Amino acid sequence: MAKNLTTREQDYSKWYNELVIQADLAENSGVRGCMVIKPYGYGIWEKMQAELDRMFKETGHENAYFPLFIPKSYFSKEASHVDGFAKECAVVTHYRLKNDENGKGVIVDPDAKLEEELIVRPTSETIIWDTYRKWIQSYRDLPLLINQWANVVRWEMRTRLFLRTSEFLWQEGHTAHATKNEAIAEAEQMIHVYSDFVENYMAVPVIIGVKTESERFAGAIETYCIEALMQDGKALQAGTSHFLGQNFAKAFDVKFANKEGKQDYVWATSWGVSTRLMGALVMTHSDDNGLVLPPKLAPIQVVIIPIYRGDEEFDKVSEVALELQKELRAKGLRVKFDNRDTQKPGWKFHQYELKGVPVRIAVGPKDIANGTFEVARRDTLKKEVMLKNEVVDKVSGLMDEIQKNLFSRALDNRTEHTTEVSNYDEFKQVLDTKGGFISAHWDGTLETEEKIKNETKATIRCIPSDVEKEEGTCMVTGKPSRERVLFAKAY
RNA sequence: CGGGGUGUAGCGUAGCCCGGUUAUCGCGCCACGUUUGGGACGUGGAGGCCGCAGGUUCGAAUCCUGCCACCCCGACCA
Repeated sequence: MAKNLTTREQDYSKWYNELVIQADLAENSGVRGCMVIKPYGYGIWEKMQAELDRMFKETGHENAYFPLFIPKSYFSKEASHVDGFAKECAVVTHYRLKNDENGKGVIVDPDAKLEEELIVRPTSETIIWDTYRKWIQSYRDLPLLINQWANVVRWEMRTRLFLRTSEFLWQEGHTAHATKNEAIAEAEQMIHVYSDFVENYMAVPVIIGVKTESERFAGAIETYCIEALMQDGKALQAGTSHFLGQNFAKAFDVKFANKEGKQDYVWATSWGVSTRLMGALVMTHSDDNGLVLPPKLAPIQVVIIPIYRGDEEFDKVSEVALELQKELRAKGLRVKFDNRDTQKPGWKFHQYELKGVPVRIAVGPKDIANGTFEVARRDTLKKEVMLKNEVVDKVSGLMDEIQKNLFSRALDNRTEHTTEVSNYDEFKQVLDTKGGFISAHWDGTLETEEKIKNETKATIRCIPSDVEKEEGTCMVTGKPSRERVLFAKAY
């Protein structure tokens, strides 16, 4: 374990890479662009999964599982979909290896070429809609509300742990509806489920909005998104929910008999969040001492560290610590008593700080004599001595307090780094000096959006949904604008 | 995929230009002892296909070719 973490000030990107590795979340593997998610990192992901899964089920969805492989022909059925993903697909062409005749190792058996190549799914719309054709005949079969937890592969040029990996874990919801309005309502509902989760569990504030045409999902009519702002002033797309219209139903011929007895194509949505959320979590809250985790997602919420000399003291301290652990667990907290004799207290303090455990409690002979505990919170790094009879209530109260503090700290950062500008010069200046979200007027054309992107690298992150519309003139062309949109440099 | 860089013990590194005894140092690891309220110290010890595969040579970590991976900059990124 390296002792020093690069600071955010020195090199934000390096800080992130080092932190993910040092906090034991994940590491690079021998496979290009693919990561190994380590137990601690996976533990956080499991917490995320559990909450999201619960929320999906509460909104009427069921889980299912579809194949990893998609026949190539399925892919070509929806034209814009193939445009969006073709360049980053891994393709299976053979099904057998054999021993190399002139030497060592194995080679691909040229005789084992597949009749039709299989695509490793970059997303599952095609295979799912091909299946839905068989499941849907009548309006009585609708709505069909399915989610799957899966891995997908997108052959990215440049990868970064969690933020962009060739293989990643995610969930993808795929729903089918009888009417357009119902499908739109579903897509909107799910983006709100995402924002609820990201804000209330991850403590990461997000802006809800819709994507511009150029940023839209391949095959979607409308893409709803949540955008978060990282500490370095760059935006991160945290989740998307798509209204797909009848595009996939038409491509895969999924029709149903409506109440009037007429055949109609079904209306679709799809929505997803991925292990990228782990990156958002790390980059939003963590500091130069390491990870900072929101209590609701921390695998360990409270760690108890014993301080002692000799076996006799250890036994006494252990007794008190175990009692405290029991009481805290009775309050529903995830508590670890780290009674390892192989590491010293100071080492443990640093270790759990690096891993972002929200609350640390130290207990030693002095505490036993005084009837106290030393309680340190990770978010503020402040220590407080608490009396034995108050510690359980106070610590469980801290969970809520830390959760709220992390959110408000992140929200303050976003507020500070959100700027309204009135002209293009100001826009460029803010982008260069301050970064963050920039709210500006845009004429709604692809050309202007493209020009801004080429000249500044900033993209339109979204057209925010929950704000009052304000008319104005485009900062670039001076043409009329119906509303402000949100620009930023993005991950 | 283009430009640049890197790959030597679990991690970080010296050596490479200019080939030649047993590959350097620190952290970590193991044993024993002393320690334990913010990353302990001493003594002893283990650990190496020098990224992989070929080639040149009496001899390769070092020179040449190919490949793989990682980092930085670009392009790409629903």
